[in-house]
Amino acid sequence: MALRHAVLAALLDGEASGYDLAKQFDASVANFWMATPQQLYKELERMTADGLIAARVVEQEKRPNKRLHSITESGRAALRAFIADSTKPTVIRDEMLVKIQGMDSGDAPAVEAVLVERIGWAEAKLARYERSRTRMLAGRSEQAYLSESVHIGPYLTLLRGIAFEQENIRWAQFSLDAIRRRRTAALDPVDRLVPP
Amino acid sequence: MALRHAVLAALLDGEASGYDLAKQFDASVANFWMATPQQLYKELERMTADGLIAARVVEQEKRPNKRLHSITESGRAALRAFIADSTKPTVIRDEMLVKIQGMDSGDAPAVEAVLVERIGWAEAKLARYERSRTRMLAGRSEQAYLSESVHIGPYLTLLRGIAFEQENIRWAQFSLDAIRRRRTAALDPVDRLVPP
DNA sequence: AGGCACATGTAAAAGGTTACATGATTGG
DNA sequence: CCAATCATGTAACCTTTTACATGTGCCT
Repeated sequence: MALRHAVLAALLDGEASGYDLAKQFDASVANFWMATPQQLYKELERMTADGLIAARVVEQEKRPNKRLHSITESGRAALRAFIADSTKPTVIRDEMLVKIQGMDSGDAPAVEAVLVERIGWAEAKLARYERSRTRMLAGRSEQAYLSESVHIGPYLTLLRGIAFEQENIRWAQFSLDAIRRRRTAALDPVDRLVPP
Repeated sequence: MALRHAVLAALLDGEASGYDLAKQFDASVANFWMATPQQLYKELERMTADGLIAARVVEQEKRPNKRLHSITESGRAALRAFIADSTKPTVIRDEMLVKIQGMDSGDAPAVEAVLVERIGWAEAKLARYERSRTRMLAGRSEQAYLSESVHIGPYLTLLRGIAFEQENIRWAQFSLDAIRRRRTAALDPVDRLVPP
């Protein structure tokens, strides 16, 4: 039941609709907790029932009405309790690595395509994160930001996301090179013991 | 339904019991796919029913009997199909980062403890991975291993795990320092505009 | 005309966690 | 003597994914 704590942390920034949160928790944006809109709408209802958040309806004319949620004092207390409580280990589930683990020489072309795709995704995510970082720093140095700003949490988690995607790219490039070298080596007449 | 493909990849190494696999998929060992023993026993049954793996019972005297599972030709085909199929994005769920994101100055001591704990886990995991790497290389250079050995998948995924834990340590140490500096700065009389 | 952004949901199915259950052997 | 390792499962519960459902406004 940690999705609710991720939502509470997100609401520290201010009011948000389910739709707003869905964007933040989207797989292509979130770097440490993801959730689908369906999960969020249901969880927001439960959290409202439990008094952790409060909702107000904003009527809009050219758009559907929306419910804006904000954290309550009880919600803040729940978040503090969560932070002090024991932490579960990180869950990583990466289909791509299952493919790498299980690949055979015959799978080389498919695996190369998977790695190229991964590099593309990681680069796109990294670019987004870097833009976000620039916006947060707003001209200040990292040193200055870390000592001056009130909440450094979002900046620190962003740094973790940036490091993760950089490592992704570095590793995928290395693996791609290794696999390609084997493919060309296997075909290269120079490597044959007995020339044809 | 990707657990089954992770199991198939694991069985490329040779026969394994549910218990053997449970050790490999344990949270403290696995670096890209985890599963509890309960999940595995159930999935192994289904996979046997689907003909992806075959089981044989080994009777033991001083231990409970065990069922050793091996991949079938149909299982190999399923794994190849999985590798060629589209890949789902990586799922990361890290409670610790939720805590970092949602922390307030009052949570500093708890957050520091969480970071210290994480560094300890990451170091333990890293040590295990490094030992595993040494064993795999068996004296050869990485270059030599990558061009000579038949299956490089497990080595490449291991490298990803090593990089992940190294990044974990580096980032956690950085964050810990940042948080501690703020704490001491807040208490340090030198920083006061008006000395007491 | 077609697609994306906004905005909210329901329902069924699949997947994952936690608690319970058993019992011998080995090592410190 | 206590803890860990070996070895397998059942059952209840909770979480997550996927498919379905609706409708307006804006931009190209």
